[in-house]
Amino acid sequence: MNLRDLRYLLAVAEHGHFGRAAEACGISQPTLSVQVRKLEDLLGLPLFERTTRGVVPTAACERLLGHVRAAVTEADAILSVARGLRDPLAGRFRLGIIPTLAPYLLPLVFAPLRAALPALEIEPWEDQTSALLDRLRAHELDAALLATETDGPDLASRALFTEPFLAALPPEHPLAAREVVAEAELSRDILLLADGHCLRDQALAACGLGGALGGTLRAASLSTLLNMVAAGYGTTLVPGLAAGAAQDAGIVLRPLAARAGRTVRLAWRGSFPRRPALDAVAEVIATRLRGFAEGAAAGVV
Amino acid sequence: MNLRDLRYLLAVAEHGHFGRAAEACGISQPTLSVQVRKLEDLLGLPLFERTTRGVVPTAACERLLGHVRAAVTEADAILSVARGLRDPLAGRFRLGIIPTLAPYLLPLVFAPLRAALPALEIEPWEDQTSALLDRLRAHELDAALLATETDGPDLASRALFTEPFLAALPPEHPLAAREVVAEAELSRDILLLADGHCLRDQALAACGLGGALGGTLRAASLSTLLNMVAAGYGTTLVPGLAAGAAQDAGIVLRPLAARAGRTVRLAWRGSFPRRPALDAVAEVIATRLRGFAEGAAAGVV
DNA sequence: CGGCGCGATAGATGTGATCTATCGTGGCAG
DNA sequence: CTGCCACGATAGATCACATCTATCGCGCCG
Repeated sequence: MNLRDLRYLLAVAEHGHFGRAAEACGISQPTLSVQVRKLEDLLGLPLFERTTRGVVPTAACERLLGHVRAAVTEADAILSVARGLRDPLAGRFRLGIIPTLAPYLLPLVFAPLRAALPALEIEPWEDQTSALLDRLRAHELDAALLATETDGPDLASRALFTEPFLAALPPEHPLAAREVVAEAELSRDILLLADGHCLRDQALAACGLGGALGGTLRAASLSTLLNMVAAGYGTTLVPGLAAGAAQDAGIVLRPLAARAGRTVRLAWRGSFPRRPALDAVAEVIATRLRGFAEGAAAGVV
Repeated sequence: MNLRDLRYLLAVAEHGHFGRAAEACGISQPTLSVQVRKLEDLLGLPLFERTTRGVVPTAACERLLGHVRAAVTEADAILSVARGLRDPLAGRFRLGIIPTLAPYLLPLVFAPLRAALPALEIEPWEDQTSALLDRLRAHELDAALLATETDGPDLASRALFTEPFLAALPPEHPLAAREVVAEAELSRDILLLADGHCLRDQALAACGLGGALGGTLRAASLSTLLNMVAAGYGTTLVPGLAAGAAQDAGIVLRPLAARAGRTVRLAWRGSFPRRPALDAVAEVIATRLRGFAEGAAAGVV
């Protein structure tokens, strides 16, 4: 059974006249006659009583018309709803963000994203890199903001901006007197995040530390870590976007000699079909953060 | 858009795998790929995200699936309901009957019709011949029981049985003493039905009367007419099936010399599609009334 | 690094929807 | 009452398209 034939049936029932119904359907009268006849054969019952003056729906046809209208209406609804869903820059967009980025990046880009992509309903999801990648591969996220390269050929990514790391020091710390701090100098009393945070590994690498050094503290969040530093328990590396929060906590920030930093990327499944949404989101964020690296590396905030 | 393609869509969404979905649909995998692709082109949005491990419905697809299922369900409902309506010996059957036949024939044939055609819901409609023919032509009746030939090539009919007319006499009437009454002898004091009743014209014809003779009485119903005869106001012709009612009213019945009578026919539109129902109804009535004419003509009841 | 599984693509094929032309018939008007 | 008109059915040609088999491209996994 074909939706087209059902539309023909409705037209004939409505007009009571094969010729006019055919015209309404944009087909010839013989075609309509044949198709209606086939539908009658398929259903196993006569749908119309033919006379020379026109046609009248049979009682059986009347009983079927409700379902026929319902089917055609649903089909039209599919087209209609699809038209509304067609815009790739509209609809839900589930965006993963790592915890060391979310609290500092989201406030910056939320307004520009809303302005540039008003129909895109961005749903942020905060988690560590590996969890975000799992969710991305499980189609539970549409994209993710990461500070690492992506592995595997199923994922693609695009660099959005680079943020420099800064030395975070208690005000009374000896290094706080310097204009610039060398990365390796921090390694003596550096405090780190818990396992799983990419920032932990990046900080270790920047300072030339390989193993499980850096004390026993495993801060669950960057916010906690900053409070520990402010309280004088040690030093750390903070990403540039968190500079404001660090200063608010009473921490002294200094640029790093080797200008260590990290590049924030938008990652997605290569097969994700709403490519325009990816490009648009990436573009908005990159534009908002353009020139951020220089400013942050130079003088803090 | 095609219902077939919608079923394909549902299969792919359900299996998450083109190969297995194709198998479930009884088609090859390439065919399924092509058709789903066409549907995506038609709707203007991607429905599945393809990977090497299988496919996952997009968010837009999920939003559409409800309507798709509804459309397919309605289409199945059409087939299902049609299957139930397929039996031509089931459903409403609107049967017109002339007033001089209905009260006497219906009680005889109702039980046999119910027994032979239990699924046929017969709706009797009592009116005069011309009104029945109008309703028949207007598709407001499916068939009609008449005592006349049908005119026009759009109508067809079949004779069911013949009922003889009987002379209806008050007990004290001179003719009541006879064994047999000649039709013409009734013309002196014959009472007739109102215009429009075919029995009126047939009685006039049987008695050899052409014009508007037979007194000024125009009885609205045969029942009234019989009561008038019983009260001694005159004579009349009654159709055989009404013999019992006439005798109950205290009327004397006598066979007619020329054996005048009328043939009861089932009439229908030639284009009426439920031919088997017509044949079945006609057959039941004809069988029930088989041999009736002889008995009635011979000795009354 | 080679085989395997999955979806996409290409080209051939057959069904079926559609068209134009024509027929048969009942209704209607001169 | 008879010829014309309107309407649906039918026939045959044509073209679109659904479907098939064969094959490709590509991740994945041992």
